[in-house]
Amino acid sequence: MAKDLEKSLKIADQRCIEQGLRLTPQRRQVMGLLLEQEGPRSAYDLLDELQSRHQPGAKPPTIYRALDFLVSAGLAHRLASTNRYLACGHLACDHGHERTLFLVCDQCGAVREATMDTPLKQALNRSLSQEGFTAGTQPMEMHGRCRACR
Amino acid sequence: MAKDLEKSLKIADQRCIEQGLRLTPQRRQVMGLLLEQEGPRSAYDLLDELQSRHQPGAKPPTIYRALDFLVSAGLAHRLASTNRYLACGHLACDHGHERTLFLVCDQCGAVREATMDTPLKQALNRSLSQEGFTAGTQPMEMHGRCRACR
DNA sequence: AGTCGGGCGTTACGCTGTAACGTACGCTTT
DNA sequence: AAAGCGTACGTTACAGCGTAACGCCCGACT
Ligand SMILES: [Zn+2]
Ligand SMILES: [Zn+2]
Ligand SMILES: [Zn+2]
Ligand SMILES: [Zn+2]
Repeated sequence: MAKDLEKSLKIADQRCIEQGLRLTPQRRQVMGLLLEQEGPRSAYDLLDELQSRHQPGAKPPTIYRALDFLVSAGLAHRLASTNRYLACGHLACDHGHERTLFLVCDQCGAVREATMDTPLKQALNRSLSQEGFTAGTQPMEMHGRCRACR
Repeated sequence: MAKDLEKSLKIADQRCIEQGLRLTPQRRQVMGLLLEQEGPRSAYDLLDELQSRHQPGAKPPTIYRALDFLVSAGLAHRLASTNRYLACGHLACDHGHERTLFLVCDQCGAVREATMDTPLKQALNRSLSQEGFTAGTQPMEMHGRCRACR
């Protein structure tokens, strides 16, 4: 598992280089914390972790800056409906996030980062263009029960 | 316009009666405030309105209780991604909200309460059942640019 | 009369996020 | 080398969002 962590961090390094961004030690620490988590975490949870593990004096802006960076770099995501953060579930496979759908289980908290298939994308695009609405980059979120919790 | 407000409030009364719920004067005042707004509002904005117009001594729990009631009664909605509330855009037409999609313009803030058409619902249902995910009642939200803002 | 539950007032608090300032450091330009 | 510049980061203070918990009132039911 620690092996996977290292590998994921290496990929994160690479992604930043490709985009001309700097994965500083602090940002890398936070990315590491996100990768260790089983589910999405609040910024303040992560701040506690960061304080106890790496930076005792860290304050809210510290964690928010790191998280904002990771999200904008595409390495992590923010769940707007629950104010939680999580590492991207598709770090290795290089597809984009134009039409990502987060399936959030309200019972166990698990999040599945699903990719819309072509028919779904087409149906959605048709509906949106009918409404004259241009979708942004912010992924959609759907709440419900996951397979394990039904 | 005040005529529309009265009419909408009458419908709200009726909806509550049908469901065995009580639209108390306080709740009705908040529903009125929501109906007057042009776009979604924060709970604290509405609290300010309520204080200046009806209840000078109102405190946060007052507005949150009213909003929670209105949302659970299906008369209003909460946008989870922006922490905003708005009156249901389909008070008059009696369709349910099983597959509602909120289109939120990030530029002007307008929200369109769209109803998914059959092909979209089908494509979505198929994707969800493939994932073994059972959707809850919380509507989806998509961010982007509305027709006017493109 | 007594009981019970819903609606509401009130206090206090916790969680989420940011503005605004200053400092340090690396890079470029002169 | 000196000056200027931009990015990252430390720090303080604050704004915005939401709720737990308690108690009171009042109407309905027995
Ligand atoms: Zn992702
Ligand atoms: Zn689950
Ligand atoms: Zn509605
Ligand atoms: Zn717009």
